[in-house]
Amino acid sequence: MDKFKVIETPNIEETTEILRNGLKNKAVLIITACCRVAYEGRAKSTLESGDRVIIIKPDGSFLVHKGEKRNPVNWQPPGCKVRFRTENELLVIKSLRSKPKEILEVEISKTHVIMYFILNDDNELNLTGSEVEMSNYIFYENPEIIEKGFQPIAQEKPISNGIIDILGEDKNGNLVVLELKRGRATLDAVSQLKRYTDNLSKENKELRGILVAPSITKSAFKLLESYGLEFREVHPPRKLKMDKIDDRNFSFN
Amino acid sequence: MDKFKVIETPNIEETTEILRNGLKNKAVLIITACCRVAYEGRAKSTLESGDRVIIIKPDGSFLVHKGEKRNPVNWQPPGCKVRFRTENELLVIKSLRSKPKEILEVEISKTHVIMYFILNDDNELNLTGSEVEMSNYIFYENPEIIEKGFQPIAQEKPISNGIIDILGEDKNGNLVVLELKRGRATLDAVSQLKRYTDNLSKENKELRGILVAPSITKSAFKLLESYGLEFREVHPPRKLKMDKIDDRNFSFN
DNA sequence: CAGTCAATCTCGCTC
DNA sequence: GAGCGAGGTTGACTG
Repeated sequence: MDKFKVIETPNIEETTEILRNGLKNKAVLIITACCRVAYEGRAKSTLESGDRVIIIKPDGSFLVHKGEKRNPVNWQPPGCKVRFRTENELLVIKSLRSKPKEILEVEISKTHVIMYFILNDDNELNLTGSEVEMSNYIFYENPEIIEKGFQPIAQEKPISNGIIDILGEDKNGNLVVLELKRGRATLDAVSQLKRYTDNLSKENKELRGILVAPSITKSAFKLLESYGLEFREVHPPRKLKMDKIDDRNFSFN
Repeated sequence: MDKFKVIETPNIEETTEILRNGLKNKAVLIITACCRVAYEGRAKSTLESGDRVIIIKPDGSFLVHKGEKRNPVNWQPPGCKVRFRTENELLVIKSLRSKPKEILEVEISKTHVIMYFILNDDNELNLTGSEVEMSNYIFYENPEIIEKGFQPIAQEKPISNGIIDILGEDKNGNLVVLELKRGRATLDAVSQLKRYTDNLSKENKELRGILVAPSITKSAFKLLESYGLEFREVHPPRKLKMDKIDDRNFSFN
């Protein structure tokens, strides 16, 4: 089995052969074609004829990309099943999802290029600057970045209303709820914090809520103040050292 | 200029030639290659060597896909600029974003296939079953699906706290705030509605808030009740007629 | 499974 | 450009 195979302007037999082999051998299939697309499931959509890029991954992910935007115009998430058939000179590819029941149908009138590609990829993304890193930093490394005397008690603490990012005590022994955001905090974040403090304030009279983020929108800050809640500016940490691309362990296949 | 061009196992000159021509002619570029990826911007990430599918769209969108998942492992949104250079036998492609300042760098050690493809696509997605359709249906066509005597006043009404989906009056002349969700309503939706009713209740003593959705989670419903708010089951309408999907063989193992 | 929430969310719209 | 909220959100994680 070749690592990849490409056919330009294939006929319908060549196309189905690549499709079959690609699916069987857990390859990524890439098709550039003129097609129509129909979707029905949680919502419903049609997309009339045009050139698009179609990608079918071995995990069942199915993408239909237009020539713009980051997101696919239609898609199916991992776990879906692929079926295809030919109808005269049309190739119809379906992707089926069971729960929720969803179907994506791509009707290809002209295939420009079809290829499969067997990926060899052992490495996973290493990302820093997320909210969970921010949370760990505050909880384990530097609680007093919140304020002098702040002592964390619990992280990701479930209450009936949701999950509190960090629960702690201030230097006076008052309960403090922290809601963290890795980016600029919005009205949503304020509502979220209010939901948690409302819940806990039934049993704790002296309760503080602090929204912890690198910045906050003006209206969110006003709402926060009107609720008697606080804001603390904290930036998500960057644990990854990456001043330059490191080319050790560089492997050629 | 050809509509598309494909080269298998290109050398570095052929690769850069395709890249240059593809970018110049507003084609979609598709590269299957062994590469390393580094990102820095709002967050920071590295991804060590492995086979991936790289897509560069003429609007500046940049995708790096692994062989799994619906979403790219690394990406750049529309509007970014592409730069590339060769370094010994390496091809380094960068995608630059100015605000926020972000950079994505892909270092290709082995290109399996590179192609460009000039898309001819005049059609846009036609989607039904969204929240805005639900809103229009309630506002213009059938307000009494909420309850007998409900009269809508405003749609997408901005207040200091956010934007109310639908504002109306019940048969007794009480102000009613509707918050719509096209899918199952969660705690977030309840908080959102509460935020709006809190705001308006300063001036209106008789104020009702109704969460309108096809369903609601148990805890969201409890929270809703504790706030004295209401739930009304409404499903998003489907305006699109689409008999085109053929769901023969819509079977799952 | 359902629920909850983050995301380099993206995307569209409004001010 | 900032802010706000929807999305066929997806994805990860927990009970």
